[in-house]
Amino acid sequence: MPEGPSIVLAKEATSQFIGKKVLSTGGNSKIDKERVLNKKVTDIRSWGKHLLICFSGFTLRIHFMLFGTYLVNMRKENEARLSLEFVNGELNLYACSIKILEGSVDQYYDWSGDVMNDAWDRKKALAKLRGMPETMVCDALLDQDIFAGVGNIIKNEVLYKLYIHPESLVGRIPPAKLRKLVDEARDYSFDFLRWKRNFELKKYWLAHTRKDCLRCELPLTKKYLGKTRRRSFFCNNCQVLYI
DNA sequence: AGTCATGTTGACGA
DNA sequence: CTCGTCAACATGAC
Repeated sequence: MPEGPSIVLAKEATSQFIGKKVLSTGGNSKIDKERVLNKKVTDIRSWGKHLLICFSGFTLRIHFMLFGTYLVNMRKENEARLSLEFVNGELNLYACSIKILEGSVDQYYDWSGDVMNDAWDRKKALAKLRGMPETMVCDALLDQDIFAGVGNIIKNEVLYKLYIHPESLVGRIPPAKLRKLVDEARDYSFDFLRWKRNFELKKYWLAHTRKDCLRCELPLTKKYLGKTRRRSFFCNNCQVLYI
């Protein structure tokens, strides 16, 4: 569920509720549900891994974390975190973190930092990377202040595709390579979106959860790396360690 | 059946 | 104050 492209799909799946009024609410969320009652959804947007259900004057920020899911016009057995009923259907959100953002949503987000957004700015991302030369690239890719929307799968795939060892230091990666990294983080995210839309994402994984390198056929290494201690799959033979 | 994971926050101590 | 570590949350896949 959680990486940026999946949130774009969630945005698409829920767009039918834009302009519709909330007729009733339910669920075990601790937010003030009265707040949205009889209010009209003005927009549904996304930023990185956040799904944003906008109302006049405030926004519901949905973060699905690791296990969160949503259903449109369907329900699960267990109680939803938040249910919103509209005249044309219902939206059920499960196991997610929900927060109300007061005021204009624009004041909370820099849209140019979201790899899926039209406003994505590669130059800003590059500038941020240049300001953290000692950071491991596996951590930098997961930094939502630089690559909002990039998650662990995208991280592993991008590094594998570009032959970059995950423990490489950002400041040691040649400039041309670093530019490619920034662009691939976005490009791969759109590949991810297309594949996920067709329910064939896993088919295209080159490194993530795989046993052997498709290039040299040696076994891939699986290790928990960086400050983030996230699972990394990489080829010790093909991926260059810039250090 | 037990383990693990596409994620993040907050508490706590050094 | 900042850093590292750990627990917490919660569910489906294998």
